[in-house]
Amino acid sequence: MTNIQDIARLAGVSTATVSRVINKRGYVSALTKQKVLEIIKKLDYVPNANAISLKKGKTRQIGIITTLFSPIIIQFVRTFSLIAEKNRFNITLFITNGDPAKEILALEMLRGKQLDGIACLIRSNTWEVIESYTRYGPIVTWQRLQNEHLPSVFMDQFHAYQVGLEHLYAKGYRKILSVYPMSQGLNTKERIRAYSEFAQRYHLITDIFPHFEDKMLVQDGEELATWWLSQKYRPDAIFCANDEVAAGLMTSLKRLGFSIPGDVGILGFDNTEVAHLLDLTTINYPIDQQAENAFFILQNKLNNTSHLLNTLTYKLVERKST
Amino acid sequence: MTNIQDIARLAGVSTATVSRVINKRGYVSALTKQKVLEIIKKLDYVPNANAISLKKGKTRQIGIITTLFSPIIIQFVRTFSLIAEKNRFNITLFITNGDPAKEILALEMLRGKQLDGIACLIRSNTWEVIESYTRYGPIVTWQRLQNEHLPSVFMDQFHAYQVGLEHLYAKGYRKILSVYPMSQGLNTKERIRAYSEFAQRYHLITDIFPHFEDKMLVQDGEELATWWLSQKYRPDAIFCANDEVAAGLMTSLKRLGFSIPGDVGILGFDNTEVAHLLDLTTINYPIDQQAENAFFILQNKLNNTSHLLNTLTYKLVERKST
DNA sequence: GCTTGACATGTAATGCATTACATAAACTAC
DNA sequence: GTAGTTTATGTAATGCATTACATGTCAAGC
Repeated sequence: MTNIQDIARLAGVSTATVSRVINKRGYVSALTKQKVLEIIKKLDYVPNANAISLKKGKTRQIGIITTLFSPIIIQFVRTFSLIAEKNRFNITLFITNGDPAKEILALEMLRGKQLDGIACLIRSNTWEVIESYTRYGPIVTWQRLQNEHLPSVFMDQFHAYQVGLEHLYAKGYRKILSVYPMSQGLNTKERIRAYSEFAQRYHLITDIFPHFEDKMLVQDGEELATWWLSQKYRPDAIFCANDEVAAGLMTSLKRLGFSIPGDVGILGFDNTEVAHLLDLTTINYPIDQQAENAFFILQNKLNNTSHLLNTLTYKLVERKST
Repeated sequence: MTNIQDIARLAGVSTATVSRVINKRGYVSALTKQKVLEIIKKLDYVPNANAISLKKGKTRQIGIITTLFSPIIIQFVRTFSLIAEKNRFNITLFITNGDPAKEILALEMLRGKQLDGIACLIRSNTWEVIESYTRYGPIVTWQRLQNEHLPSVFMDQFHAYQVGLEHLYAKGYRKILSVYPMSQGLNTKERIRAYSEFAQRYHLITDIFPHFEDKMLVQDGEELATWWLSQKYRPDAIFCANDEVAAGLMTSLKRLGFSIPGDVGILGFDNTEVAHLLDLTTINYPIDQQAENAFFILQNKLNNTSHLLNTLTYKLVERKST
């Protein structure tokens, strides 16, 4: 392979000059520049990226620890990649699928200087373990409360859930079933808190319906429809963990001949594509802004800049299911 | 940062010995080994990945040029990542979204030795341009016919489409509408060929219905439902470009009160999750096997091995929509 | 005529790990 | 006791680009 030495020799200059030409830094005469570029072209030369990374101690490579599981997380990856590429960073993808060892492998690459930073969307190890890697490079997380050492683009869903519940109340629903996502997630905790606060405020009874957690898939929604059908005393509105659950529930009930929102109101969460498609009322989750913020946080730490973050707001998107 | 020299100095040995300990190669006495490992642990040392890559001329990094657009392509990425990680390769993701410049950037990284190989799932540049990069490292493609220099895991869909059509014929359908994906794709061409061969064989008239191409989304299926409804002379079966189109079509028609397959038979393609969910008859697309093959092809070229490829077969998956 | 600054280019150290080759001790075998 | 083998470790070149520092030319300004 041709290297910078070859170019320097053939152009009759030093490697420093070649480097100056390539990186457009410092003084180079027009004539020299032209000659160097000519030789570069003739020999089809490209600088070896590994040598540059070694010298600079930077790779312009950012890792994403994730799954490619739910639409919302895929959208995060998409937007994050887009903004990273715009800033000349590449993305290394770690689909860990809950394997702690794979996650460690990714974190070790930060230690081994193969990554400049990491966006950790899901995790299998404890936060303490992940936090311990922050001394090797910036790590930004999702789905976690703000923390001094481990920044996060997480957003408290307490208020968003209140907005949703208020909307249902305003529409006249009083027998509201709330369905929650991951049982151990912070989201679930905050949503439960919002619900009980809401129930208390309006003097609603909360324990008439079973407690549904870990509902995140279309299929979960379909099962929910079966449950709903089997009940004598039915909720008049269901606040679903996300749009996928809402979609499964909605299409199943419609298939059975029920009308939405006539027979039961359905409220989604996230505002993913399926909500648009099915005309589902939902809460917009500002995932693109979060993905951008995640990148900005890494970039700020990397360059010691302070690019302003997007302000995040949840917004009710009223469509036709409530 | 501590490097191998520091370890060597503190352990009172040469860097060669430290390297031997780390890589478990060559002879090292038990005592020396223990001492070196001790120092490594004490100083929290990890080898610099960039130095290794520079020396070896390999990065164990494979690029995927893709979108994260359709379920089938996401599944490819998922499976490919899985098998790559199992073989200690990392994935660099290039979401090019049809931008030729971004694609070139990825290909240039192969040239700059930052990638050991590339899986090109979609492309924006001509095949010639992509092929010209094969001299810098192995590239495997999707959606292309086999070619000497540019291997592909593409699979001729002519036969698969025949199987689908035969199935519809056997079920008694005679007025079959065929809906095609990307207008310029090879798939579309082969499917059209299969359809006209089929029509000729059974003496069916082919030009009663309009020619639908570029139909790939749920929304396309929904629009198809509107079209179907508006027709006096309707097809009795629709062979959709993929499961997403079929899903959109099917749910729309059911919503309008039609029964599937009572009023119209629907046949999907790909056998993605939505087909399972909606009980859609479809053709299984062996995407996981293709993803594995893509990796095996790269690996074989990289190591000069000849890992056997999966044999690929399409299979009709009969469910309840035909 | 001398100083100063802009322009141009080169020298050589640096980042870090790998490995071919060399050296040498210890052991085996006849 | 000598030749051959196994074990153990070191030396130094190698992969490649960057950059601080040094050197030198030329023109402008007083």
